[in-house]
Amino acid sequence: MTKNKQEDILDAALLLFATRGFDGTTVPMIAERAKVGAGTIYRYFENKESLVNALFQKCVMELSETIKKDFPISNGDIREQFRHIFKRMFNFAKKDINGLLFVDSHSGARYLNDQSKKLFADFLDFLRILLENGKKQGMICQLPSEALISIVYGAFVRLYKVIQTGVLEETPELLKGVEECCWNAIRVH
Amino acid sequence: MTKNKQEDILDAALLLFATRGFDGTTVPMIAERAKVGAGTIYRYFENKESLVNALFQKCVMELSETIKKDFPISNGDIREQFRHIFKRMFNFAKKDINGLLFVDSHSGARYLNDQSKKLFADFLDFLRILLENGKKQGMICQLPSEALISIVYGAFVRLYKVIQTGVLEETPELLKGVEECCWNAIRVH
Amino acid sequence: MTKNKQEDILDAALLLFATRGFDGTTVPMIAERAKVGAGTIYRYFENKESLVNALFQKCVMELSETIKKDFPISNGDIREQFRHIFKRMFNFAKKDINGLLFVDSHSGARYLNDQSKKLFADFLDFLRILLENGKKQGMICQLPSEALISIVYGAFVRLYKVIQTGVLEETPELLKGVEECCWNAIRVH
Amino acid sequence: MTKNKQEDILDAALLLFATRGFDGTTVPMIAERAKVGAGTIYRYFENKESLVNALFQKCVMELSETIKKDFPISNGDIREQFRHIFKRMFNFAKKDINGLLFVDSHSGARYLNDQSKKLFADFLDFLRILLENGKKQGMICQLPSEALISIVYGAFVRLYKVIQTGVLEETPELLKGVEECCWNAIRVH
DNA sequence: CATGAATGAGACTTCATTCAT
DNA sequence: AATGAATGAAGTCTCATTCAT
Repeated sequence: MTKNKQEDILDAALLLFATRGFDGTTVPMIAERAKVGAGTIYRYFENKESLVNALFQKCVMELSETIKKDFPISNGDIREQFRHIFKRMFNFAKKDINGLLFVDSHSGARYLNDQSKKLFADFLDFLRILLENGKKQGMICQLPSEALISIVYGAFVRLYKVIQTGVLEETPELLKGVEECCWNAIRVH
Repeated sequence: MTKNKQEDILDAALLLFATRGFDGTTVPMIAERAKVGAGTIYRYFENKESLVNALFQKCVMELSETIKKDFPISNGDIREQFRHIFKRMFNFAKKDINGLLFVDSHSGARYLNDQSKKLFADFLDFLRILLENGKKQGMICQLPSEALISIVYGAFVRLYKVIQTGVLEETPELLKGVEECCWNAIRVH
Repeated sequence: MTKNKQEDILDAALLLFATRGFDGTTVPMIAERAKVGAGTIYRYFENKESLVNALFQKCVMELSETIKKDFPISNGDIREQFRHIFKRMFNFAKKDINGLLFVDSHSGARYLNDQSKKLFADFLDFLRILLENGKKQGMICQLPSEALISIVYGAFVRLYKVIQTGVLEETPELLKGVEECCWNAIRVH
Repeated sequence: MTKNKQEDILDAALLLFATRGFDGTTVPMIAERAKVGAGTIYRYFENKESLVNALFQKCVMELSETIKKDFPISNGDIREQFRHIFKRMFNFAKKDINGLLFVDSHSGARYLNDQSKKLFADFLDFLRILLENGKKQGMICQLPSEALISIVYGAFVRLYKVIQTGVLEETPELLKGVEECCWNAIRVH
């Protein structure tokens, strides 16, 4: 027996939404993978949209917490902060690659509710503030923070999409190299 | 009157697939936007999958041609080649933002046929060969080319996703800055 | 605390069946209103059809008993008998309006079993015999008893449907007037 | 081939709603009886509720027109008017017994929209005004018109319910007798 | 006994696809 | 060649019923 059905449903939905997308995933598919009856899903979630929103919020919160835990905010060394974020992102991706890809591919979706959108916006805000700080310190290049986030976040997610396909192997060297590349992308030269 | 119905259908499908995804787009939606009868779509495409594949191939070819046209291959100056690619990508994105986003969001989809996959792989190969060259010249950092492509391509597409939402404005300064960032990401320091 | 669960279930079902009909009422609805678990209903009734039949029979028997109690059968004065029936019907309607409406709206339903049908037919038979008697006495007009019953019963039930909606107020004068109308409808002139 | 599909659907729905009720009738049932695909119903009606409302309005309008056509309004002879109404009601019942029973059994239903309710209320209003007139003339007994309508309409509909079951045969004598009974019910004595 | 979580059959509805016009 | 009415398979969701607790 597994922990509980709600978790099973969320796990199954995560894998399917990440790989097939929301519209490409049917409720019976989720039920089958979660090993529950189709009707059971509706005991835990009002409808399919509720489910995707609950899942999205869960993933964003986990991602956010993963990064914020023990965040080196005090000293304000931007390089160290960047390294921290990347390390945690790697951890998150290793532990929950589907969570990462799901959040990425669904972050602008039309069926997300306001709460979901807000939660994701807050997450981006956290990153933005860091970058603003770094720009003030003269460490980060003077482009709009949204652009800088796009560059780093986009690069990171795409890398894991490729890793996921098996074309690329995730090794410590690779990750270290990528971290450096991304840092080089946004730092002042 | 517009050019011809096949074009109208492809245009309508492109916009819808780019914004709602393949599974979130219905054939009647496409027909309505293309201002043709639903049945007409089946005179030009065998089915919905045929349509998405035709469209994908069209977009990838246009993207590929956009980049390859007048490509500075002779001298082999990697920096100039990189600048060329970026410039053309910017042009492509400006002219056909939906084409860019569609290709990106559908490039690993389960309903793409072998030809579609091959065409996209060829496009990536072209980029890979350039990077391999650059690495040999000692200009590009020694990471797997797949990783480097992910970084640059991922950064680029994500930037345009954000521009598309209106959060960020596309200005010459921004584009120039981003180009530099991406170059800094992958060059040897 | 209420009397007992079976009663609670029957009460809840009566209200719901009377207002929403059998097919428009779900078992969970009944359970919620009866303040019991949905499963509990199945300890007292084999299934939803059993429940509606039990309830129908209960209501018909109560209606029948209400009328038959102290029925002035001996003297055979048809006018007095008619007055008796109407008075008791008024009482029944006042005490259990839902019982009246439920029986009326479900009396020909496809899910009633033979026992339910028989019980209701017996009730109508009782009325028919009275009318036959009255016709022999030359007091009641010479139409088929089924027609006469339809007229009086139909008029009566419809009146209470309207009262139920609040359009009409139930006053002694109204009831007396209606009784007279119904008597005038079927008596010989 | 039959006239057209929308008519076929309405006809099938009428029979089924009249005999099984709205909640006891499934859309596939209607489709089968109308000899159309289930999806076809949704080309003509937005959903099941739209269908029942369209049908209700159609039936009420037909009933209303049947009565109002050539209505002897000028002379104001209430007895003649009453006879006219009954005659037309008989005609309507003969031509479209299901229409009559459907309207009756669904006239207070929770899924009727405002337009449906209004149309039915207007129909009752027409009858009410006639009775008010008759009361002023001293021909009709002094009870609330709503009560008088209930008596006559209730009697009438119930009669046809019984005729429908086959227990009673519809003969000119019966109808004439019933008309007289109903008139006696509400006239001044 | 009583419960309510769990289920799957079946409800309503959508949509890719066909075909007569 | 073009259409859009028609279809039925399949999607989302509900609910009568069961059963472990």
